[in-house]
Amino acid sequence: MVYSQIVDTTNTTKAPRSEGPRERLLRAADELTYREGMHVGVDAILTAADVARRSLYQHFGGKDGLVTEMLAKTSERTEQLYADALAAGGDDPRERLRSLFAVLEKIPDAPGYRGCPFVNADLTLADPAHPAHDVIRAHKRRLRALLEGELRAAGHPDPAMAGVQLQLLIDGAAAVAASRPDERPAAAARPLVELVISQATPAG
Amino acid sequence: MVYSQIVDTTNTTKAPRSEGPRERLLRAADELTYREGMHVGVDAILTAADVARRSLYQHFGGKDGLVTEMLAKTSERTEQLYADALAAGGDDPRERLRSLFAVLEKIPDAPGYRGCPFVNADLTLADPAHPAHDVIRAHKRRLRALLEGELRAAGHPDPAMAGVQLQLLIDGAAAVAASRPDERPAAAARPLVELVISQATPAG
DNA sequence: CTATAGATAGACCGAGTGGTCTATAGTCAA
DNA sequence: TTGACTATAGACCACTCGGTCTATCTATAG
Repeated sequence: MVYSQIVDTTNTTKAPRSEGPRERLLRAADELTYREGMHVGVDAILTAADVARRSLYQHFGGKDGLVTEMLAKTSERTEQLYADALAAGGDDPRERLRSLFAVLEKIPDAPGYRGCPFVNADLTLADPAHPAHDVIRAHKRRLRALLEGELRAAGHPDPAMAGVQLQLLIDGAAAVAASRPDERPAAAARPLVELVISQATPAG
Repeated sequence: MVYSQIVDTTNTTKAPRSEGPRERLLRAADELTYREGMHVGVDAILTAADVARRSLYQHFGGKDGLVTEMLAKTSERTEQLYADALAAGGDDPRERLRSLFAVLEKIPDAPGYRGCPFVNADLTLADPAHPAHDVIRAHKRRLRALLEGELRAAGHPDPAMAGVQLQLLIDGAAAVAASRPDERPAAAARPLVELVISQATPAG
């Protein structure tokens, strides 16, 4: 039984025809899978992308290929965002991390926020052999390595564990923010993040 | 496309016939929805429960009713587990919390661990009006209230925020443990948990 | 011009979905 | 025994899903 109408084809913003079918499909898959979940139908994606059914299978081989490649693209964009945020913090690794988390803190406040798209996809895709799982795991590992690198540069005594701690705070805050945003988990996470960062005493 | 065979009706353990159909359905739904995800078919649940189709609709009105009631039961069991773990810690609220987290830490090590069943269900059930969402949110709020109560009793300066912090560490560790257990997030979370607890200075 | 490749439109398919229905068997109280 | 209730077995239905297929259109290269 469906309790609410999820797909509203009326208000669906069609991708500009200037892009090719491939780009339009990736964009539509990104929007729809995040908003409605990974179980949106192929038809809904095709309608939103304003693309012929055949083009999807020509370019991506199927729905799984499309969402996997879409997640890979999202991964690239996300990591670029992180790199930029770190760079904005200057040279001190602790300041770079603070700059990163200042950016991360704002993300859940965006309208339509539904949690980390990678965690959501990972938990939603029931089949453990779905190729997207590898993409997701690789992305999370790169993010952890990024954090670990900064912590090591900052002189943290246990950068590997601290990297997991920061990762865990990010994913935990995202999960809580998605279902109970009124608890303001990002604000609650801040002091813990600061603690982990400040444990990295420079040249200690 | 299915990359791996998920449902293995051969090895499915049938519930003992001593219980009534209602209990068998709840038990089968619990096992299957956690192992295979919330999208297991009604047929698979019926087969595992060894129950007639009609009994499901007689007792629960449909699949949604079944999984909602199953989550409510799981919520009860979980909260009882937490209450027992707290009680095992004695009278000092900080020791009670340490006792609780000692129990929580071991959970991801269990074979077949797939993350928090409530978070998973929350993310998997695409329809935001599904009745299970209310059950899940209520469960998480009770858990947070439980943590907050202990923190308040321990004299924590900001028990509300600290409660969110502990909740966030739990959910974050569960999410990471589900997809990258080798990172041992529970162990990484421990020092942060201890920090939050130790901030509650008795009668400070 | 034609030839080729890419895109569109949409019918179509098999499989699987949740849910309804009829018929039958067992169980326990009056 | 009868009657009411519950459970079982399984056919059946409308619908949705991802995916394939044919036919047509369009744009660009030669």
